[in-house]
Amino acid sequence: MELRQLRSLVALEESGFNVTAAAQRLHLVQSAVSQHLTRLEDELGTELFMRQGKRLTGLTEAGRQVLYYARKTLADCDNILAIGREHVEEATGTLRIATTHTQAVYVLPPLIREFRQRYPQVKLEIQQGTPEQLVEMALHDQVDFSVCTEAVKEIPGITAVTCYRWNRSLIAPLGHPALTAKPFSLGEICDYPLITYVFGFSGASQFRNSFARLGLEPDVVLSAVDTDVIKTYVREGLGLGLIASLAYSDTHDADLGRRDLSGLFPWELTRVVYKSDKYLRKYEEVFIDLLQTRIADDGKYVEGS
Amino acid sequence: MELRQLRSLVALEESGFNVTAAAQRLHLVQSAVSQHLTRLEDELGTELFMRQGKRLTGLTEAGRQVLYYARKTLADCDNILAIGREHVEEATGTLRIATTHTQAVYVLPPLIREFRQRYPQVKLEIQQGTPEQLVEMALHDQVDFSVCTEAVKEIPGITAVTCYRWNRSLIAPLGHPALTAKPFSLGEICDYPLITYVFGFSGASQFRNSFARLGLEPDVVLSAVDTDVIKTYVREGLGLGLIASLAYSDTHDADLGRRDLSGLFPWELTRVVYKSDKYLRKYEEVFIDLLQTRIADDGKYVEGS
DNA sequence: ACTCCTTACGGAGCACGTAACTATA
DNA sequence: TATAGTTACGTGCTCCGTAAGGAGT
Repeated sequence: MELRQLRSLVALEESGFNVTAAAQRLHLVQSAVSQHLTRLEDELGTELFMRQGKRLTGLTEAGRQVLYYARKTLADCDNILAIGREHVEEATGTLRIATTHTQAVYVLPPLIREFRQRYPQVKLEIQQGTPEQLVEMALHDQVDFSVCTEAVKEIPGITAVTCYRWNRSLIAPLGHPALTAKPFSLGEICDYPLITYVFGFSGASQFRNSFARLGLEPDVVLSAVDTDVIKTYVREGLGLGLIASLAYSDTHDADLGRRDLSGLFPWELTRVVYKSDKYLRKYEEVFIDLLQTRIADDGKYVEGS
Repeated sequence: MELRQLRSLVALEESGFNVTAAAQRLHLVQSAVSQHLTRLEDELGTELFMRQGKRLTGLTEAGRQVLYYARKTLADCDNILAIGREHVEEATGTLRIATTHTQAVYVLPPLIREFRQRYPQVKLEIQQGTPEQLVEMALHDQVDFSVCTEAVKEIPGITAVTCYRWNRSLIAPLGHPALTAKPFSLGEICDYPLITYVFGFSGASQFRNSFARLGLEPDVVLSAVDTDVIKTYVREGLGLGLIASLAYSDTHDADLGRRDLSGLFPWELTRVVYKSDKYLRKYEEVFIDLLQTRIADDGKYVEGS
């Protein structure tokens, strides 16, 4: 059995069982990939693919099982190559992160500044996606790790390390009564039209639960995936904004008042997730360490020790 | 990077860094293995081996890391081949089990009889070892799984499934007062010289703890790894035997009396352990299922449903 | 007619074995 | 001197690419 054959198998599946496309992905000609696949089938002695005539249409049960282990095998080979790179030049490479818009814009910048000072030779790639996509990207080796705000279920094969916690703030145009009214509780919030994150983003499910537990139903007139959209419509006067505190900027959002609501909602946890069997390069560990040590409860950057 | 190179790396380590021996293990000549290793080093761009002149003496840090992932890679390749075999001929192959003497002699026979009826084409290999060795054998792919009586610590990468529980009995020559005396407790047991398992075997640590918790110190005059040795010396009149109940045979041990002690000691758990990422063939699952369903609390075989 | 996969064939490269050389104990 | 590892070199295999042949849509 050869690694090439496994690579062709994986590429085939990722190309929708189009051998030609798989070959292109691998920078080979079709016939080469075709040979890999038939050789693999021959060697295992069993059909891996469903066929309609000559066309491949999907995997058999055996094929699915083999694919699973083929992915694992190739991932470990990648890990070995990463070890090589790590020991050749510890401080060069590419760091690929996936996260949500809000994290990318409001949390990562100072961390990345510090990281780049320490590792000027490491290139950075920041992908964005929904919380579900973030986990998928980490699982499929499209990124080195993902920074997830939504609580990640325990997924086998995925390691999740908690980095920092955060809570919510209310934002409104300056002078809005909700900014100063006392007492203030979830009940009062429901008196106003609200703008917050769409379901699935930034702990929106915990958010809903907080109200539901008290039998309240918030009047969310608009929801968005990223904080900038929320702010925009708060400025328009469409309603109160409920955002992650860390997404409020003293300088850029001076025209908006902010009221901390940490007492009203449970704390949310931001986690870094990556495949459990992934080899972590030094600079990857350093970046995760920054995520764990540099973010205060209010989302502010804390100078390094 | 090629699988051959990884195989050579693993073989080298398992041969005590003797390239010649590694080559023999792989049915290759030295020079081939030598090339694999240098190629691997070249490709990774870093030294994997400690050297004294030309001789290899050990691994560098990078080498250790690479070895770890090389083992994983090769294990997954083996899994792929196993999937092939499974789908070619579901009912043929080899089942390699490791366990202790007592399990092999007193528990497995009826299971193996039933298993062989169902899978007459599957060859069986039973290895023996100390509880520590059993886990090692499963980890190093020397066996498909191990049947462990000693409580297995949670080891990452190892899956342990509980199969059955067992407890202890006292054995003594017929007519011995300890067989019938009432009341009977750990205290009374300490009045007699005892013969039982050596530390590390068959829950010996729990055994010690049971006494220690009451401030008692049993007078163990002889300890052995397997039950047959214990029985032999009980027959000699050297002392009372404390054995796993499942190791007492009504037919062969009719000259010895038995007294159940389940009330005096905690129940021990017998577990099957195997590498978490191991692909389980159908007949392997069947065997584990037999272990889980066919053994009663007294160690007797329960007819299939 | 077009796309897609397989099979046949040829060349280039490489992996393994033999063997000579070098270094360690 | 015996043992162990590296390097050099030749052979045979195999892997990839070109190209022709079926098979499906």
